[in-house]
Amino acid sequence: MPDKDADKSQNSLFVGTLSKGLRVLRAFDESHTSLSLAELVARTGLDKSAVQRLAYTLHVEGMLDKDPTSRRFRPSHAWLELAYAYYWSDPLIARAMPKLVALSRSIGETVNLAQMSGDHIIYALRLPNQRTQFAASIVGRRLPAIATAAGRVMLATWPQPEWETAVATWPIQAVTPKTVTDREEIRQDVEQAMRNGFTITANQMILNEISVALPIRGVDSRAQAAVQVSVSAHSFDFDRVRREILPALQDTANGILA
Amino acid sequence: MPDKDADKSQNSLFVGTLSKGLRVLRAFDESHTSLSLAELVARTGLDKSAVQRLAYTLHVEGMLDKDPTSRRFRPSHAWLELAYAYYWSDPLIARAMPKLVALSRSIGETVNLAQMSGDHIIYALRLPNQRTQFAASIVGRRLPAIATAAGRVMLATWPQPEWETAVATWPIQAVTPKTVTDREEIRQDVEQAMRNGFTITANQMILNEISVALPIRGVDSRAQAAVQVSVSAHSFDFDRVRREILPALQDTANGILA
DNA sequence: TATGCCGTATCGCATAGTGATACAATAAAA
DNA sequence: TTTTATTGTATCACTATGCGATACGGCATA
Repeated sequence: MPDKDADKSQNSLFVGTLSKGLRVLRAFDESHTSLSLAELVARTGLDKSAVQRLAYTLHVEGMLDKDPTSRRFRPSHAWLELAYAYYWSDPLIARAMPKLVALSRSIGETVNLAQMSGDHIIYALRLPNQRTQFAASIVGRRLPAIATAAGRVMLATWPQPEWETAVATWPIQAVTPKTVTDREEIRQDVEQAMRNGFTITANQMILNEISVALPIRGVDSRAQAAVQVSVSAHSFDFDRVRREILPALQDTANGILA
Repeated sequence: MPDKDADKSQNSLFVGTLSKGLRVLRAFDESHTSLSLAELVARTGLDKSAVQRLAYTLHVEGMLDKDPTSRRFRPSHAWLELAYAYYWSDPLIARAMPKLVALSRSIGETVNLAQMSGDHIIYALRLPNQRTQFAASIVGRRLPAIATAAGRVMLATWPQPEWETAVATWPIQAVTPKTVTDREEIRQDVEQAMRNGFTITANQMILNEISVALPIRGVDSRAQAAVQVSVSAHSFDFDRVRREILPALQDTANGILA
């Protein structure tokens, strides 16, 4: 029996053609919003004829739109339909939604639901306010977990050996000049989140933004999700966040318990 | 040369294996949130071995999660990542987002951005309030275009022969006992939307909900998107909607012009 | 306990998908 | 404007990938 994990393409269950098709889909991202055939070839590393066939099939199947004039491809509405199916499949989303909406309305700030996704977090629900940047308003964004308040409070609920390994090994990405990249400092923040049950960060993903997060624990006490609020550092400091945002956030997180 | 349009599977560019993989993905929807191998076989019509290979590949590629105990499959976070790429690819989203957020905050009601998608509309952005049902809070939902306020106001900006054909032939789905299914009545509503520049409906998709929508026209005056607000029929009637919601909605739509 | 169903694993086979290639169309450079 | 380069489209011979059939173990149901 072939080694299932050594090289997935050596496993006889693996369907290479489907894998290549997914590679074409994944060529599109925030910096590649529409792509020509040649660009798809470059970005996927596949042969030109293969890309022609795969892109044609994705287009016929409604996964890609093709501009008749420029002949460039771009994501279709079908990508939003997949998000729709995802939302129904994750019971936490339906439980969290009304509570996040209520919180967002009551405090007037940006509210997010983040989930652990490998060594990153992904934003599953985003309730922006008028200050929120576009990139921070849309679902599906992934950020390195240990660089974010949400990631750190989830890790803080894991067994210590696990979160310490995560802090020591997971990727760090400096997004602002003030992003903390010292792993010891991150470790201390996670440790403090263990004690406090929440964490507050500033300037990590967006300059002049303060972020406060609480974990949403599962039945085993281990969190795979967190609620998180962003506020402007021009209007808040850590003390004001603790007084004015944290109580409502704690009530919200408690009401969503997994 | 094969006839490109007669039967896509007879076209030599068409990749059947990729198409089958997409069929597996599409087996998941709001009523099928997790699926066993056998259920995937039933829902896709594919052979059991094929489904085993396709599902395995989608899992290895991170598109499906597989519960190790129940061995059921469900959508993964990758589906949200696709939505993220879609949002960047559609310039209207970035333009509309801050204006819809502002409108939502100022009137306190549910605000949506809908787009035409074949003979349906699809909700690309949704800013729910505390009353909003879950199904009306999440992106990616598709509804028959002519049954919705948003669909009708978009059609109202199309050349008359085109929208009349749409009204005569596109599918109708009765979602509530009060959903209008008479095509003549729908035609009159679209005609009125041509004159007024907006439409108001009640009880069509949700009982006791009033919906008001305005088109977002492109440079050719033809709308492929609309902004739409939902309010409770317990708190509003048509006159109150015209007085209190419509002016702000008109300002918002004007500020998003494509 | 027996039977049925489901998930997993394997195999021989044939066709589906491949990469190479040619050519038309378009873009870019001279 | 002309020439050259690049891109997109179309076709073909070939082979390896993916197929359906089948067997078997595990689990659920009767």
